[in-house]
Amino acid sequence: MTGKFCACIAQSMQYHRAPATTTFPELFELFVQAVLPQSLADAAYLQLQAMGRYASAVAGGVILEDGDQHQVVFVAQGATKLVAHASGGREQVVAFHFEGDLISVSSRGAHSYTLCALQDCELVAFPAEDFLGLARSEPGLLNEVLDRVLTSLSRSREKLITLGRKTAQERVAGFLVTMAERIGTPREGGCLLHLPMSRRDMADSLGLTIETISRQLTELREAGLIATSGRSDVHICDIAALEARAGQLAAAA
Amino acid sequence: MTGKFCACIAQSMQYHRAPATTTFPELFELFVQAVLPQSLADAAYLQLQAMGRYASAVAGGVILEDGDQHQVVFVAQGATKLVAHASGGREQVVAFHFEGDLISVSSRGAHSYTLCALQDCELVAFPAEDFLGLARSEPGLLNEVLDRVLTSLSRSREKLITLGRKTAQERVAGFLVTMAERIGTPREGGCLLHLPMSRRDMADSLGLTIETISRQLTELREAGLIATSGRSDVHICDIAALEARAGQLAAAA
DNA sequence: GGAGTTCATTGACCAGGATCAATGACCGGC
DNA sequence: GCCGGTCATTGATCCTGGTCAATGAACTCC
Repeated sequence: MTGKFCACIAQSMQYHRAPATTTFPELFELFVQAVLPQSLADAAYLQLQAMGRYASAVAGGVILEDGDQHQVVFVAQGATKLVAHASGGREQVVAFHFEGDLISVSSRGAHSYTLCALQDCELVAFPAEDFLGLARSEPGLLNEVLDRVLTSLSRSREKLITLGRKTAQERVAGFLVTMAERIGTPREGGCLLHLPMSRRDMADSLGLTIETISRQLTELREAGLIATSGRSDVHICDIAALEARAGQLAAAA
Repeated sequence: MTGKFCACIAQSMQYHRAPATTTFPELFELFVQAVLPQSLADAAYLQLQAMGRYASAVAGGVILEDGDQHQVVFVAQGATKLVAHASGGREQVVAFHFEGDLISVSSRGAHSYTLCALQDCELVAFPAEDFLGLARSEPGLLNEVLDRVLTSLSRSREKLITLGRKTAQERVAGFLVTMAERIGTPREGGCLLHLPMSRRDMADSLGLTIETISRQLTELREAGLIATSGRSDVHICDIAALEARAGQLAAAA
């Protein structure tokens, strides 16, 4: 699962995209390519096209809030965070999403959630009930959805280990490794990372403070494992060493 | 210290289970009642019956390990924990399961998982591929599975908030509230709770140490919110107050 | 390209929970 | 019922990461 990155994933990172001149059919086509099974019946395809709505959000904007109709959202372009709100203004980023991801926020718990855009985003949104209703009669689609939800569950559980049992250094190193796998670009034996999220987002994702994030990044930089440039560019020089710090630091025994 | 509160909880709790004389058909029937949709075709029913295997585990025993064939497991009786292993012997309990729950462990991450019995368990296990393959042609079943996976995802995300942003007191109070909802018995305006897990399991679930769990329980007891008896019986006297402590303690501002 | 604002870094200090250590309760086996 | 091991509780101390505060870098807007 770790080790050899990106080659397949990286849609060469363009820094700050052109204004959204994309049309709905173009976005929908991206959705079709990324999500729909080959086998899908034409009728279902048309139904999906009819129920899908184009949506866009500027960086920092809210895409979905707690009271909203339950939606299934496809990220055609951009990046988002799913934030849970605890009392006292505390926030926990529960997941990040990037191009090609399918998001379903089913809030059955005691906390409220908000889906926010990290960058300018282009999205296709479906009313969840209609979407799943259709999927119910299209096993191929339902299966694809199940698979993606299982991936989300798996990611969420990996995050539980991080938040429950890892040190600040392990969390930050692990975060960089995960991001490298998801949105990194191979470069000179290392990996180039353009992080779409702020230090605060990282902190809220890792259960730390921005100060601790900053200190840990400094430490990794001084250890020669990463190099930084500006606020959001990170060059990972030694991925193996970073992976070691992500899980083994306190291993010793 | 604990002694004086014992009076609150009479010895009304039955200490457990008759030996497992249950037959596979009986267990399978429980599975059918709990999981299968009404609409399921007879053929599918028979196929499920054929692929399901009876399994049992004694308290503390391992049900599934990392290297095992990927299974879907139905808990007919007993309780289980799903544990993730981090380096240095650190463990994180990722989920608890009780009677009627359906478990799917799809480990796509960097850590290994073990499914363990907390009590003597009776289970029905299906090879995941066969099960999902059948479900693919039975939308009703696939939909039920999706629904349960979404519930797992939701629980996992609620847990992320707990581990990322809550204090020890909030975690323990929240844990008791959640357990009360899942396995509590209403009693005298409060709720009686027989916890099948040890302090260590609670600690590994909440990202704390057993000492901290113990101190927090003591504090809640001294505040009159709970009464304890023995190692595993807890009487929740004031659920509302406990809920308040679960989320609002640091609210103030 | 300079001013202003937001965001990140660094430092000093503090506290919540971990760790280490000892005692005590619970429960299972005879 | 007593004995032994395991598990839970309590106390003393330590340390990681949080908090508060100040400086500095980076991006935005004209």
